[in-house]
Amino acid sequence: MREGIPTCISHLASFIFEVFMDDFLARFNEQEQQRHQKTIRLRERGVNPYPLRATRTHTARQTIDAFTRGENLSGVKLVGRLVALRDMGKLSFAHIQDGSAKIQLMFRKDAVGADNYAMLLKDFDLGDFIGAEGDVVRTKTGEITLQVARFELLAKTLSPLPEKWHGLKDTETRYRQRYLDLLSNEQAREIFAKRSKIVTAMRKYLDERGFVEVETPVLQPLYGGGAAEPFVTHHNKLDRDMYLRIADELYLKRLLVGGIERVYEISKDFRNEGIDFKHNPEFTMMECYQAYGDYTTMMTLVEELYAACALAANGTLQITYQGHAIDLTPPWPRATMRDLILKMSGVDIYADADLPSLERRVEELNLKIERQRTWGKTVDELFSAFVEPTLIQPTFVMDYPEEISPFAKKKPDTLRARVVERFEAFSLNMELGNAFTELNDPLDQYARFMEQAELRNAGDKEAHPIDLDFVEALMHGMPPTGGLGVGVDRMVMLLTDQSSIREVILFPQLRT
RNA sequence: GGGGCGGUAGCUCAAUUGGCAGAGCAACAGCCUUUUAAGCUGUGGGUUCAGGGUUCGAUUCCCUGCCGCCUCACCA
Repeated sequence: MREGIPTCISHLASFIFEVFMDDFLARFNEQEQQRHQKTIRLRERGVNPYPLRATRTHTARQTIDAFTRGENLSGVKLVGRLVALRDMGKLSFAHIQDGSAKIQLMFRKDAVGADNYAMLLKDFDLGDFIGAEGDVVRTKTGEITLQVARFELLAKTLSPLPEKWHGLKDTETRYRQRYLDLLSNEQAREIFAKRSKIVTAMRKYLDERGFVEVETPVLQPLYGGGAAEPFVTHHNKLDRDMYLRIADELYLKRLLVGGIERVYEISKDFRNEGIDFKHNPEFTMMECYQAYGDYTTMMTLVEELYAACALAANGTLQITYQGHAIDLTPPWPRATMRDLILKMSGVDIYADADLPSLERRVEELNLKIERQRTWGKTVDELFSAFVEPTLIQPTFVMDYPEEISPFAKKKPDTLRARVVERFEAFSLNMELGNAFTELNDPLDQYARFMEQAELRNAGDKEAHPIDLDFVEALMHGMPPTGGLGVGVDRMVMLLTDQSSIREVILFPQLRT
């Protein structure tokens, strides 16, 4: 009697399971129903549609390379996804795709046995993972082919895959079900393979120059290091709001105070802003800092870094981006923001070094730009409107307004203009990098925070919050330092010729 | 947030002025021992994004919503 209770419960459980399962199966489309029936048939004849293990002796690529070298290949075991099957009657050709390449298989009815041959044609589907063993031969048309002696199912696929010829085009499905994009579109696989090579090359470049890779907090009590709105989250036990980082800067510079002379981090930053073809709410940033360097040190570093990554991805420094030929060969041209703005708009920002006179000048010249709150933002607006679109080849733009650069050191000899040692590199309206001669004067840093606080009070949501903990770190002494930030996604876009950031992020943010 | 374009079979795409919702691939049943998007014969498959409206009749016209793309604005 006591034993009856668990039995009863287990019957109930299996009953509930079947109800849910029936409901689930009922939602299958025609082809999924058919494939499910095949799975049942396979089980009935003793074939496990999802065996625990697979063995292989060669990848497709290794097989093709070895055969091409003239090796005699027998007893080769290949695995992969069945992507094409051409039934000729007593003979069938198939292609399987593994992680390395596509390779043809030949199934002969007399070689594999009538029953097995019938099972292949009746119960195997495109998309299934299979394993096959046999000798490698060349067919009449010259294609390197595995002549199959034995084969097995490695994993049954229930849903049909996108069409072989056109692939998957629907952008929404491509992003939401990236696996379908990857398995049906060669180009998608190439982009992410290149992305991996680029990041590897970046690490190699930095590691070889003595930079130490570190990890700093993503979850922060106070965000900072850039001008952006953060994501806010909440820690329940501490009962306090926390922020997802918008930049790594302030933590990395604390490490310079701690004596790490060269440091970098490649990591996700999060910004609570609009989503478009060049902005994803989470994106990958590389930041690095070099003690006893300055922004000119970082210019050399960034152009070499791009060169190293371009070579790793494409084997060349001559790239094409959206129809424009770009030459990444160092050194890149350098120009001050002042000279570029003067040339393109006729405004000398050093002569009109405060907001009222700059606005008067803009009005005199009848320049159409949005009104800004500060001199620095107006300068930036002039730059964006008149200079940035003209920069096709990679160009260093040097010496930015202090008001939009709260962590960069002041530049001497700029007349009355408040300018700092900062550069951004631009090409085709893309920012390739952003670097400063880092501010290490704690009192100046405090003053900058106060200035940001005023902007904040005036309603600028992106003004930087005060970080006294960081000021305290600077009070303990930070060496003169050059610092650099590079948007990794943007770099990958440039080096893979993609116009949308969503093409270089595996799972980009879409509306939920 | 503004403007424009789009959402049709598992996938890629058609559908005339508002008049039976189609093709190729995939699937299913066959034929075929050297194919390469194999070929041939036959068959099945639709909440036309969702909801409402106009109409004898809506994939088509109108409204609302959802989603995507482009663009402008915002934004490193």
